Amino acid sequence: MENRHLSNCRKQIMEQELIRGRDTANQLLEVIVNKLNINLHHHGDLEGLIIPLAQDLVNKVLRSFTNTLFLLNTNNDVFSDEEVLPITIKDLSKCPKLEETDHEACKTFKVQRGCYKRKSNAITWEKDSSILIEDGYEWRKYGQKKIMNAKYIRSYYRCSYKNEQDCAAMKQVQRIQVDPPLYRTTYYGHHNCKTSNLDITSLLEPNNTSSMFINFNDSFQTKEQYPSFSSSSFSKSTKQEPIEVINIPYDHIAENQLISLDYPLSCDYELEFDYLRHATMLSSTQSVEFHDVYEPCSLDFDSKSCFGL
DNA sequence: CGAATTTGACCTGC
DNA sequence: GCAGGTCAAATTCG
Repeated sequence: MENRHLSNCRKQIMEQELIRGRDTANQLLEVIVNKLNINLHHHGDLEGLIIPLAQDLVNKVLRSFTNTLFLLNTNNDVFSDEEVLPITIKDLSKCPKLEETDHEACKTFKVQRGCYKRKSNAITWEKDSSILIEDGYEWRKYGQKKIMNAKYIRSYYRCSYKNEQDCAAMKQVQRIQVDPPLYRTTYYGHHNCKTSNLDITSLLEPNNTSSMFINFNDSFQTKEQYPSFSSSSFSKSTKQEPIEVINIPYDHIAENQLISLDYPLSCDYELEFDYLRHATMLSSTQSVEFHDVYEPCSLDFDSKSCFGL
């Protein structure tokens, strides 16, 4: 009875998170589209207003995804006291606001002076991908280890803001396969830091040639594959992190949620992509993919005709 | 030269 | 006792 109530509540929270993520993504799209419209017709500089707003919206989208993924990967409805959770949702019946409740639980990971304490096995979530996941946070590598019966070493990362903001988020990355490359990223804890390295300036900057794309697929590219690639926008990311992308795994996106046909897509877009292989724009029923575009290029297209409207 | 990464030693939990 | 996780000095990078 109680468990059923908690399940319903979890479902409700996940639904709210997804809706919030969708709405925020739509707001972001509107900001970007309006920015493009403005650039097409005016030359005024509104970036001082638009960029902080867009950055905030991107952070909210990422947070929604993270919260939902956490709930998806936590099967238990009732949490033991020993279990270290990134979010205090023992009392799910109260349906707490996820983003406001994670700080204390994360402190469980805190290393005490003189004798460090190992974290418990409370995996927040785990993800296999063809390259390392760029998740919008800054990570600092603090160790690596050869693991028994594993072919490749495991790398240990903690949030770059561990000391500054007492953020206890950590992740482990282990290569599990070479061909095709496959990495397993395991996240522990939850970010309570306020800072994200996600800099969407390059996305909003019409003449910016830095490479950044929003990837809705699971096929990522590594920096090594494009050695001439460079970007200053993400210079604070860990050196071992791959190409600077917003990787939003396709399987984590519900249909109909990113771009609805109600959006003002009638304008002509001028998009610039560097080393873009896959740029997928989702409509409610269709997608457009650009494959194997290796050179920096400018794509001039009418979105309606692209979508067959 | 400061910041980030590497690496070997040390510590903890099983 | 061992495997895995963390620390911190050394090294590398930008």
